[in-house]
Amino acid sequence: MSAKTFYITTPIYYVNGNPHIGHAYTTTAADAIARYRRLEGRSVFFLTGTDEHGQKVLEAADKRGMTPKAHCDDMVPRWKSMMADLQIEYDRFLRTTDDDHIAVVQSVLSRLYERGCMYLDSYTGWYSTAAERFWTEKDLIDGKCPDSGQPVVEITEENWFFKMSAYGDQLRAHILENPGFIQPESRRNEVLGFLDKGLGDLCISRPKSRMGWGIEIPFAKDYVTYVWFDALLNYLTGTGYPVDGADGEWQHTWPPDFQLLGKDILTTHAVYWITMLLALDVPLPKTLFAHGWWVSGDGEKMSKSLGNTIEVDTLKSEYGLDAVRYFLLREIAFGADARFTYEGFNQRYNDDLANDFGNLAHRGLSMTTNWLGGRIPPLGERTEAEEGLVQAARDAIDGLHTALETLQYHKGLEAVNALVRAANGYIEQTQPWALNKAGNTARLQTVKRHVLEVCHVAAALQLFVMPNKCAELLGKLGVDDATAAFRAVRTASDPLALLVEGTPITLGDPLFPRFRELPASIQAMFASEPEPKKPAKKEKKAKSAPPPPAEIEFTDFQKVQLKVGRVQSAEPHPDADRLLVLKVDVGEAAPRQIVAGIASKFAPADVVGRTVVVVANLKPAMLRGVESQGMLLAAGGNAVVDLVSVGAEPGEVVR
RNA sequence: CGCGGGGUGGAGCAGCCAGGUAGCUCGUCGGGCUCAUAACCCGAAGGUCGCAGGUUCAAAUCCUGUCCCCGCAACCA
Repeated sequence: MSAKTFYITTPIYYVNGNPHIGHAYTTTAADAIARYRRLEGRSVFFLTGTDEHGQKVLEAADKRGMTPKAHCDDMVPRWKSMMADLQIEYDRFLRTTDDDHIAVVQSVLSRLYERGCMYLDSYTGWYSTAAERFWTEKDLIDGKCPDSGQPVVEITEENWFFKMSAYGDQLRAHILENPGFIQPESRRNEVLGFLDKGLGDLCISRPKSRMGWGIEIPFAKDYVTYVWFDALLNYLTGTGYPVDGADGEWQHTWPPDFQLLGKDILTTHAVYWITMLLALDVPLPKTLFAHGWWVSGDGEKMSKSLGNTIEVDTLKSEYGLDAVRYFLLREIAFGADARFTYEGFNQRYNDDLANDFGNLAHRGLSMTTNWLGGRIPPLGERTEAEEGLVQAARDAIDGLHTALETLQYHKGLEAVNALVRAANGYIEQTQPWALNKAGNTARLQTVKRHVLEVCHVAAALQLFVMPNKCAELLGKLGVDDATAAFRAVRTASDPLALLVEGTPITLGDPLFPRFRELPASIQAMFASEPEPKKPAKKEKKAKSAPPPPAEIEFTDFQKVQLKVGRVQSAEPHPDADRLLVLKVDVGEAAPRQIVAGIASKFAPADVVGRTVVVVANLKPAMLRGVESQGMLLAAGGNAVVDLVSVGAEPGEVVR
């Protein structure tokens, strides 16, 4: 049978912001496996793209004073250039504003409508434009949107619903019968848990009157379709899925072998998307793989406001793209979260690439050049040492292959590195320098040949991650066709007998120059931070300072009325762990009731009697049901460190 | 009892589902080598596998309880 095209997808990326490390990571992972399958000779279809409809895109466009489409047209090149920078070789970059996609979405909507999967229902709820969703009464905090804190409005409107609930049992059965369907396993359990709570129907329409930026629903022209319903179908559009859904060419590609997702969009894919496919009666993807995130060195989530983002461009310009790709896939257990530090990056680079792989290549090439005339030497007779090395090579080839079956990049690369280590050990064991001195040329040739063969194998195997450096190394070994080299390595019964005797080799510079310390440009990123010691291993990751807030006028500051107060009493908030309810004497007739988020640091008894500084003219607010008539000044960013105390009497003005 | 993840030598992890001498990478210490990018190789030290019970011939692994940490959610006015 003719092999089905290997089909892998990334999520399509929402264009309300710029690309960041998370996008780079997912896309690189997809690219790597796509390259691996191509190297194997499989036909591959790798789909990525952008998700361009919906409220948030509309808002982002409004903010820039552009039409949504113009905004998207402006954003797309940024994503494409991010991918170009990472040497992502996708087969299609799909935009949800592409004509063929719109046609597919509309045809799917119509078909599901005709099949009776859609119904109209009236719905009343509290709508938050900021969060672009409805909330129930009890969701609301203080009468406002719990997500954004923005006001909500009560809206009654008719909307179209997809009968998602009808497919809950079928979905659950499929997940139970196919253990590998959702990976990693913890995510699978999460989805099963979600299904246990019962599956509702999915609202798939938005009235144009409220939000018009989307794909029009063919049977309800006053509506556009919900952005997720639109976006998920891109995976189908990408295959060339015809509007009538008829059998055809697209089925050579469909279903996806892997769909990569971030763990944040697990439900939309594992539930919405899969039930949509069930309703359409289209075969399901083989595997949904939810990967983890990079988090900063101190365990905090990456975000721009925290100033702890990973600067891919900087890493790339210092270490080279291949090293960045290698790190992304090697350092993290695919599926889990991992911490990122620049020190960690530097160490991984030095250990694996400079000291092990790069150094092995250099010492092999160097000795061959200096002692054997710079040509691939004959294989000669093998001893136990060479047989052991051959076995190590086979283990690496198999280990990589097996690991990649389940996208365990880190294990696969580790398997290759084990071979590199084995070869370094082999050199110690055979002592080619001694052979050279003793004039034992035959044995020396055999040893060097095997070292170079290992370099050949390691380079070929890692082409899918480090296409440039590995091709460069192969070139130094006199091998021009990298793809052919990979296939030879993959299929040879003897993977250490593939180089061509007599071929000239090139020494050149080391592949991965070692960094004794962090590059200056990276150190400079932390220059604002006092550095008590060298940026050695364990130092708490320094955060680059967040951008300073905009300057304010003195008159702005004058608006803030600060007063000295004394805490008269304090008790835990009845309904909140982290809040204390204080009575504070600020020299007024009655003490102020102030709710403060300091319970994580202070017990009520700790603060009674303390002098504090109070923002006296802050508008009162309800905090978890208790009114707060002011605010205490405290030191500390995310976590409270201490309260501000002064030696003055209550009621004294602070300025 | 909001949901979820986790506590294994100095650091980061594997092992747990299918109980049977605690493994890997880095770091540390000692040694070796000198071809190589002050790289490489060998060896050693270092762990009551959070704690307490239970099951078992045998528990990091299974069961119960408990403490702690981290995400998410929420409650930093």
